[in-house]
Amino acid sequence: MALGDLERSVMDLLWDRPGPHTANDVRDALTGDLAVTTVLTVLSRLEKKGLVRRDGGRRPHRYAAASSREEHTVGLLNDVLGSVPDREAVLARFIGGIGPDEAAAVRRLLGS
Amino acid sequence: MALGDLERSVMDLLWDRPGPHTANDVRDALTGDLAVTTVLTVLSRLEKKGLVRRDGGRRPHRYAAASSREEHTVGLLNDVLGSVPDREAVLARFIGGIGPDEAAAVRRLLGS
DNA sequence: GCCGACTTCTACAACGTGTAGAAGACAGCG
DNA sequence: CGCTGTCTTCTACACGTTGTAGAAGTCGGC
Repeated sequence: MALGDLERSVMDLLWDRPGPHTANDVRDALTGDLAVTTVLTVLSRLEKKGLVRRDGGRRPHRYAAASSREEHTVGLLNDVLGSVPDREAVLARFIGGIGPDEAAAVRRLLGS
Repeated sequence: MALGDLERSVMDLLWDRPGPHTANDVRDALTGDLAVTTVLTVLSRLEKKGLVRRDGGRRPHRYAAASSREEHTVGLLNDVLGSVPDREAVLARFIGGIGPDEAAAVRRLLGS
């Protein structure tokens, strides 16, 4: 499920500053002048998508990202790769297109 | 720009059987019973998105994928990776999650 | 010049997203 | 114990994208 612009801004915020935030925190941190209800709607939708977890214990509810930006992004990568019949063919072309430093990094990671 | 289900089916078709196709070809090859105009609308939209090229020379216009499935998918991968501040962190986690055979393939590609 | 095939135009419903008001719930103060 | 202000939920709507296709226009061959 793809994210809209505002949804992405909110996720970026939650990822950049971890730790639970109230809806008001989020609204204040966002550029632009949004209503709190707007932010709450977006947070609810993100929660339904499983990207955000809500602590509804004490009264100003707290929201936090459900998984790290890296985990989420890897999920997206695998979604993309899952849509093709030949993952390796795509990986081949991808690897062929990355810069030398990144290639070195990948080699190091495969490393041992 | 994300593709809908029908758009994806059409692209899969064009990728699986290369060579130009008429709208009727495409409709016949698709499962389900669609109107030709439906297929034409989708092909037009895909053309506007740059995914399909049309040869309007002779009268039954011919349609073909503008780029290979691999190229297109690599583009998607880079879009995803372009949305995060630290590509390498994501690559690290991605590499960490792939199976041994795929790891071997990647190593081979990075090759000696 | 007419007919049938092919294309373009126009349309609309469903869904996702951005945006927010209105109404409801709840805690603390007086 | 009720009021008030804050916080949440409900409801709503506009706009863009996608699936779907009829109606109208165009063009080549007979």
